[in-house]
Amino acid sequence: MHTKAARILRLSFQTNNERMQTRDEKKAQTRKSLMDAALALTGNGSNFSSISLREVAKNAGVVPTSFYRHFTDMEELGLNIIDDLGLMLRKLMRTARQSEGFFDALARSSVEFYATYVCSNKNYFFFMEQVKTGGTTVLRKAIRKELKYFANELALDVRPVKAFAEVNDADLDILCQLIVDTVFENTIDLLDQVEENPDYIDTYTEHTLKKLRLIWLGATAWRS
Amino acid sequence: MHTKAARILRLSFQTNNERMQTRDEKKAQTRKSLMDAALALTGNGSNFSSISLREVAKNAGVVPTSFYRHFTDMEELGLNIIDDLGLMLRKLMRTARQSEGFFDALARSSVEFYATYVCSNKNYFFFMEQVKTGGTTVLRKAIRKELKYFANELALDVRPVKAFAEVNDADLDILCQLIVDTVFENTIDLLDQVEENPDYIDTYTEHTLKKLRLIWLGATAWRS
DNA sequence: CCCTTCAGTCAACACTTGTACACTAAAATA
DNA sequence: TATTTTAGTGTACAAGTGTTGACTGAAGGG
Repeated sequence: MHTKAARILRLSFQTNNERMQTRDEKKAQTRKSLMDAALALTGNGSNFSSISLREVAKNAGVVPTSFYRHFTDMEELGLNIIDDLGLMLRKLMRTARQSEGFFDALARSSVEFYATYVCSNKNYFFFMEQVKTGGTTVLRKAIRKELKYFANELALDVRPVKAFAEVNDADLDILCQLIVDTVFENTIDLLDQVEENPDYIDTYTEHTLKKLRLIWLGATAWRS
Repeated sequence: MHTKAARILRLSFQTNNERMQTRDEKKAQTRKSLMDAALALTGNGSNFSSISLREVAKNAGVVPTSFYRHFTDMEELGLNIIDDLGLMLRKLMRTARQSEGFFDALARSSVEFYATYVCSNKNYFFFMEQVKTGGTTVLRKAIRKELKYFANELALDVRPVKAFAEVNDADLDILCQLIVDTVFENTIDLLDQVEENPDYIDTYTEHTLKKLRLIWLGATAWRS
């Protein structure tokens, strides 16, 4: 039962089994466990910069020293989470663009979609809000790079709009930065308040929508 | 030399001396040392939620157990810092109002003033930005209460403006919240970047000014 | 003047922390 | 099949953590 054929047979059996995994798969899975553990802890009230390697390892169901097989540092783990976050945001962005571009942001359904998205990925957004102002210099910069990317894409989409013919490129960048900031700014509010009062999602939607429309209104009247 | 007269004499001598202090004064001084130490640490790259009671005590030049004579907790210390911060912000607000109300915010000199103020109170603003999204629930709420107060005062000042006759009270509140958020939002950017590039203060001023004017423009066109 | 009060000290405790090192067992490779 | 590679384990240690309790000495009050 130790021939090559036997091994292949065993593998094909394990496919149906709950636990079939190549070495790399298993490793990737543990790695994800570690990142999820860190996210869960931050989402649970702890600050990322104050949670310990050991805590993360324990929550991932792994011995502390195993941590080093995946990350050298808590900071490196943080950077990897930010990478994932970036992927998430890009996906979110793509979805938003699909229908009719970013202008949908001015539609209630879009902001509602964003709010729902945030609430169903709470840990990631908690992490993001936290690290954006409270992480290491390195982490802070990484987060802001992502947000800047977001703003840049928005600018690309918005540039051809007739209403903004009078707005030069530099000003358009600032405008888009303002929009992105406004959306993300009160996300922590949403996360905090929605825990005790689920209806807050509507309040958030309403308020954010008004702010965006206000900015939009100002932008259409703007002359560079 | 132990008569009452002698004591009074000694006191009067010590008045000229560097170290004359009643018991309460001395206590208040140590208390301030502790708070300053915490602020210095947060301003120096550490996150408030990850600095230890012992670190703070050491930096204040005091033994760890002394900490408890002043605060029960790091969180209580944090709350006291927030109180101070609140005082600072109110003073800042009063100065801003002195000249001609909040509308000066639309003048370059005002934003410049704010930026300078932030830079000369870096530790406080670092603390604030950090705790606003990363502190305990209690601390977060305390900070946001201060910001809300700020926004409310702004609304009071702005209400009588003719251009906003068409904006109802609820919308005006949201508008003011947007303005306050916009000013504070990029403060961490300013703090970070100004360290390596002192000229960034101008960039910040320029950008913030544009955002405020854009919002203003939108507000004047707004119909509730 | 003595006596109380109390901010700050000192020593000690039970933990938690990050990290080094040698180990194991199973997967990958040849 | 025999050999190498390696994710995860277990043990250990020095350093740092929050908090305790008993102590000290000087300021303040009667």
